[in-house]
Amino acid sequence: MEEGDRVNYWLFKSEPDVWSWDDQVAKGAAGEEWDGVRNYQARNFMREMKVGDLGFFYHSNKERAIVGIVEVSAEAHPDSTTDDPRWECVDIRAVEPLPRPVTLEMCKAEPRLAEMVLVKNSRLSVQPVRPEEWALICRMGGLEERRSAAARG
DNA sequence: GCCAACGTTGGC
DNA sequence: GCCAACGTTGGC
Repeated sequence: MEEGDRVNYWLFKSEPDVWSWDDQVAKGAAGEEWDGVRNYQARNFMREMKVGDLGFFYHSNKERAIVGIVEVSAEAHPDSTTDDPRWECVDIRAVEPLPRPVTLEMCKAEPRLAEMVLVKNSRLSVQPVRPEEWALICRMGGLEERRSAAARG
């Protein structure tokens, strides 16, 4: 990745009963389509993603926690689960789990995360994460801030 | 299991 | 193009 070609950060929500972190890990380095999104805002964010962008993997519903880090492995392409040409998705692959999951409760209790989309708009399933939010949550989860494999060179 | 928040649909 | 009705998501 070229100097100045900034890595962007995202968050992907999933109901663990439907598609869990373990399911994602099982797909290995090839990754898997983040399909099934039927929301324009979420789709538009996926269209902005580039290979090497990083994301948090969030378990919604019962668990309500960020559990791992993923990397975009393919840019937006038609969603194979529908013939409707409006819907596109990226592919993502698991990078590593968070040593300590960061719960929604922890995010809500942290003033520096008050503006986070996860905190402010609970309905959006694919969302951007600010670099400072990314770094903070990585630390809260017991990780040094991650850079993409491409950015490390 | 309830319901608030939000997005989408469709009648006008 | 407005907005009421409806469906869905996801926190609680």
